[in-house]
Amino acid sequence: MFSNKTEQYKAEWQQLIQAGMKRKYKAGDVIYIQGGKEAGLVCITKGRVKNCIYFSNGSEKLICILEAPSITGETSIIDDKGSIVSTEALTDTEVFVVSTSTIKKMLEQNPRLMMFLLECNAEKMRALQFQAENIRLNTRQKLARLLINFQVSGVHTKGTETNVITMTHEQLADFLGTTRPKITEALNEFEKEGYIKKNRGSIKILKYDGLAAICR
DNA sequence: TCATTAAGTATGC
DNA sequence: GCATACTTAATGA
Repeated sequence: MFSNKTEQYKAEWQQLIQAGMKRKYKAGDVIYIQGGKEAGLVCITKGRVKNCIYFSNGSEKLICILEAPSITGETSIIDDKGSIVSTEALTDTEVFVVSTSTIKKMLEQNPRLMMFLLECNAEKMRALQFQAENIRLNTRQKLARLLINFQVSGVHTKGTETNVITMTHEQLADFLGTTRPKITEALNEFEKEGYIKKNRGSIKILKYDGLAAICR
């Protein structure tokens, strides 16, 4: 995912880190809040982060999960409006924040850096598109679809195994707009049918075609 | 071994 | 039938 991009755009990635201000966060810390304008470009160098929208009733919609190396906050750089999501550290996290004015000057001088930002943004657009397609499905189908396609649906983890998704039931519930017991129930069914293997905090996918049949 | 957090389950709206 | 709250289990300090 983004790790490929930072590989491809190695020089640009270094440039961003050098221009940024180092900050550290503990798991659960809020890095920036939805609507804020002062965030700048956040370059995640260590750890794992979630982007989400909070509702007044306390529930939340998870938009994506990002794992270092990755960037977030690029949308408000582009249009000068408030950030569209809140970003919160899921693990201990290290970031380099490049201020909006600095990143804008850098972008004017470096088309490759611009492309890097656009590519990251495009990837997130595709993830949102993928999530939008879920709207007509029930929880069981949404979950099956997410498990098969989690890499392109907003869960940008660089896990060594491509068939292991490291998310809790609660995170999956926030992602799909349902509640944790519903996810537990559906996952138990999937496991019983032999499609997945559950572990605390992660899920291993065993039969892709079985899951694919559910959401067809 | 204890504290923290994820997962499982029961109950009440 | 679903969400909340309570219980149990697992993990890491």
